[in-house]
Amino acid sequence: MKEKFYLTSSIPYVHQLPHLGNSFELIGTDALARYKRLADYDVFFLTGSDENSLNVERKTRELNIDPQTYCDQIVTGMQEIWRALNISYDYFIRTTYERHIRTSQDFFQRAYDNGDIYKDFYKGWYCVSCEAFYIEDELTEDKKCPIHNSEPEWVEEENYFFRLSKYQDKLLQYIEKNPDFIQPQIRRNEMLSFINMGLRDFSISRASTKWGIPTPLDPNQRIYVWFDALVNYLSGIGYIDEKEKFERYWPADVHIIGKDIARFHCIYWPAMLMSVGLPLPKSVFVHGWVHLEGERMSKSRGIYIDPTAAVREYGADPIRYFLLREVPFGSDGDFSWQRFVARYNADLANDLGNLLNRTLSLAKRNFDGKIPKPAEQEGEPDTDLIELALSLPAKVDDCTNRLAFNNALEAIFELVRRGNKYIDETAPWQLAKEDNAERLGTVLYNCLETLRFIALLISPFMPESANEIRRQMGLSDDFSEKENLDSLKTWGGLPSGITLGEPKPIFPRIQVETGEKPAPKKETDADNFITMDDFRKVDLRVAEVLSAEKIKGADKLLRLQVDVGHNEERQIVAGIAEHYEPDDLIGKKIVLVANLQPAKIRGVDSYGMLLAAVSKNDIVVVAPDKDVPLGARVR
RNA sequence: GCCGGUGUAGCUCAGAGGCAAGAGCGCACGGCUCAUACCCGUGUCGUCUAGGGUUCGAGUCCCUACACCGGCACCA
Repeated sequence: MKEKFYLTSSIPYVHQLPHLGNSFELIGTDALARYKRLADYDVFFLTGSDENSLNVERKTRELNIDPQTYCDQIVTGMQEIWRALNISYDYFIRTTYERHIRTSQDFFQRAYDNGDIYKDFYKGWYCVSCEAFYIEDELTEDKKCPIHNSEPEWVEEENYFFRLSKYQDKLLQYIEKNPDFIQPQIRRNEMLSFINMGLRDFSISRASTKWGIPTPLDPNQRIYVWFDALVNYLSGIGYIDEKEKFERYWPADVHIIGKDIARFHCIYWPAMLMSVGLPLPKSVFVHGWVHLEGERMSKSRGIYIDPTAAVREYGADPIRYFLLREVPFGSDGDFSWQRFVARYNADLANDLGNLLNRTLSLAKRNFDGKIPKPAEQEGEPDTDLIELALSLPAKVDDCTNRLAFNNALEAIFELVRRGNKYIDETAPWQLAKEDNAERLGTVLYNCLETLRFIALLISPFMPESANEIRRQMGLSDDFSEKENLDSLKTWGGLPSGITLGEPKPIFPRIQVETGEKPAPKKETDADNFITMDDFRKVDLRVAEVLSAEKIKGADKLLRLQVDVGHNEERQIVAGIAEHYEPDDLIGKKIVLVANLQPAKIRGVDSYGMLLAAVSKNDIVVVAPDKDVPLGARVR
């Protein structure tokens, strides 16, 4: 029976759709999951959504929509993003699923039965954004949340508390005895010092909300969102309703999380598990942030990359490759479009793409479009290449198991470069001229076999490209089942005689004009901000329509004569003919952009434009609310 | 303020005491022409942040300083 491997990403809040920074976690987790499948593990990759937050209740009350409907929408969007990025999770757990609710309640009950949950009267400051309580001392001078600088709320209610303090020593011992439990080291140190400062019991229920999971002891109390969120790692593998599956997969081999939630996963969660008597996850891996051009990604500030847009522009694999190759998974990294293009062109287009392309074109031309049969290997170029290829899987295995994806990819691309060098050394085009078919066959076979190695090894990181390489080589693209890492133990696994596919550049070079930004067009808020000065540049004036007529040969255009006051008349062209009859406009007061650069539209001069509200299927001319003198400034 | 990390070629980074300091990108020159103006080769550039110390020998260990980053605390 296969060895199991259970890995999880965190489950993002449903507050907003993930940006590319958030996606880093799923991309890394996915790479590990795919690698483990390739290594013939029985993998279970869990992700999901965290929905029981107080914020959901607030937000949906404001928007006047049903919380569940709201969550459904966000979750759908989230799953679309994961699909675009090719995230191969095995199950998506939502914390509003019944199985999760029951699991959380069961968990709560067990902890209670073990004496680790007690009721106490709670008075304190609560920050909704943090979902956390603060003691007086922790607030800022003017009584604001130290993180969000927002007004916390005074909450006074009876809550259930979890005896975290009881586990302080046990936790400390555990982390000390298991040096790899928290990775990387820096996070481990942080957690240790946090524990050493002393752990306090924490409140795990709320009385003030109707959204969320009722505690089993008192239905008026809802389980604190963090307490139930962590339980997803159990409910997602059937703790309550698929015992066998749960037994098989628990404990998790690794929880992959962001550094902002390290404390919950490295301290609270292990203590909770100790309380109910379940084994602890084997490790928690804390990854860093991906910044954008040096700035922290933030949707609210408009500094982010929309994963879907990025994928649409460049494909999922180049994005995945860049992040995994450029950013050590445990550290913070930076996404820069300039460096993205540099990496893409150098590694993917020039090295890998071109290696495939030139190999195929040589092979196709010379061997009737089929994979040639190799003869004896000859001399250094051959043995050198083969040795490197055969040594690669172990290196990749080591790096990937340590989640050092950047090093794994670096090693793989050494082979890519070696492949290109091999072609130059052996000069197959010369061999063709010399009619040395035997040697030529061997050389090209070696190139193709190298590509088979590469395709298999990059498949966890760039699944689509791996498939495409194999398709072009005439191999089945569905190889993960039949062909795994074992097929890289010896040279020559590639069968001869297969008809090669059509060579086509898999990574077309990205041409960047000087000064042009390669970033995909995005509609961020930041892009929409203009300064007051920007706005003042626009000269808006009230004008009156004197005459209007359709422009011949144009469905949408009207020619208008307008009176802009101060004895000035102008001709403008407006694209509203589909929604207004010319006669209806005459005498109407409108708002005119008076200093717009003149233009010739359908041969008609236009000296300004009128303002109109544009919706999906209507255009409505903007008019002053009351009568004003012509030429009045609008601002 | 406390704890931790980082500081190596123009850029991104590898180098956990020992042959004359490396890779990729960039740049220059040369080669090739199968290929996505690509590939291959050669070369270019470093007071390894600064100062002190340990050692036969230090990017590599210790101390101090500076800069940047992170965690925690505190002040506002």
